[in-house]
Amino acid sequence: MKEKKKISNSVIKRMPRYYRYLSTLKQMGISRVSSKDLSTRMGITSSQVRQDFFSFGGNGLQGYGYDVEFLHGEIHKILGLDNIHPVIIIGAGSLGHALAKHTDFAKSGFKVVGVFDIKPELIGEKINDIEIMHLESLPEFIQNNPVDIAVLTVPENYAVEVAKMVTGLGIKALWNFSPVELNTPEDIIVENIHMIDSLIVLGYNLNER
Amino acid sequence: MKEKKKISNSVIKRMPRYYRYLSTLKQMGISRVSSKDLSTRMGITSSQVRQDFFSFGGNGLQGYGYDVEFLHGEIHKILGLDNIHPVIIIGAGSLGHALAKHTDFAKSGFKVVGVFDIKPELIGEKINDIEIMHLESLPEFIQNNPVDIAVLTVPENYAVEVAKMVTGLGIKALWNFSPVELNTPEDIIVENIHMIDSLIVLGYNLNER
DNA sequence: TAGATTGTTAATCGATTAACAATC
DNA sequence: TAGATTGTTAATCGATTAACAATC
Repeated sequence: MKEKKKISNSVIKRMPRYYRYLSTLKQMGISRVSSKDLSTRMGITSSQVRQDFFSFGGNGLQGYGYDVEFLHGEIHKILGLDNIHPVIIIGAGSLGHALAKHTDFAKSGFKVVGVFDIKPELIGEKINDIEIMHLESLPEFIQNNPVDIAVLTVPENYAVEVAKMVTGLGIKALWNFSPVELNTPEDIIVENIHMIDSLIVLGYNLNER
Repeated sequence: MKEKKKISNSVIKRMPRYYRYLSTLKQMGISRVSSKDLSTRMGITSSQVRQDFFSFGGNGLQGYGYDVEFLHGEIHKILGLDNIHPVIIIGAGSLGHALAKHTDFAKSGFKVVGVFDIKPELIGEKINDIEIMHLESLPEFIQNNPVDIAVLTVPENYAVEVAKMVTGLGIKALWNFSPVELNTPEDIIVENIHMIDSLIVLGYNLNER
């Protein structure tokens, strides 16, 4: 993958949004779109749209715009949405349950293959055909099943410890829902969903209004 | 609130993280901290920490560092964490349930006062003493109860419509969990938790590794 | 005092926006 | 053709980092 020119992180972070909107257009049977159009719907400038697409060769046509189908396909490729990533969820509380039930992730290639917890009363329960297993059986599970991503929906005071455990077992990517900094080694990829942070910023903006 | 000098958005977004870490330090009985210290734990530069604190008067002491208690208090004030924000949740699916059950939000001043859905079988059910009400009763509810923030955990195809409805009822802030752009009027404050976007970026980084 | 560490300015870097020639 | 809209460079803006005098 290294030979590709690097797309900047800020652009990558906008990609899923572009992708979502292009999916809608595709569904509506719309075949072309201008940077102007995209920009107003997404609340950014058309300059930025063009700059973004230019960074990976969006193949626009002067006087015409961009081909929805092509652009959609390009972003699909860039984001690697064809890849299937086996995912485990650690922590089968209500949030863990909600994520396990959420079938939409599978549409983007993220397939939940296991749910783990330590509470005896949860073990054996099934969520969407996936059995909740004891965290102790995780090492064995990983030996028999490839796992790309661990979702951390454990209580905050366990998060660091569990992160250490799963990265120790070879998992390279964490999707962390606990409101803590994981401080993982460099080669571990982490994405945080710090819900409370987002809510606090919302509250701040509301206060400042 | 306008007389205060504006703190940049990027700084504000880092605030909850600072705050969390300072809370930990406080709990551990640590009374001072240097920008160096904070920076290594948070994976940023010490220059940035100083710059950030300088922007709101962190009151550091040369040769000493920052007073944990003071800094904690300042950020608490800036973020307005003393304010109580009444919150309603719209959409009592598994995610709505999970958020309603999550008592930690209350610790930061966000108090869930109502949960709404349209599914008959859910109406009347209680989550943490909060009864699920029919969405039709929302207008009446809002007349009798102040509501600052609406959490949108409705299915994606309802999100825009529901957003329109609640902002029409006077709610000024939306915490949106649906993977759509809401395109709300200027004066409506929106924070998105686009989970799938985050997961896709995680997948991208994993592919690029 | 000497060492540590901030406050604060300046330099750098990167991202966004503007502009317009190219061209469909 | 004339109008639209991109590709692409340049300008601007803002955020991050570096530097170091001030000072505890």
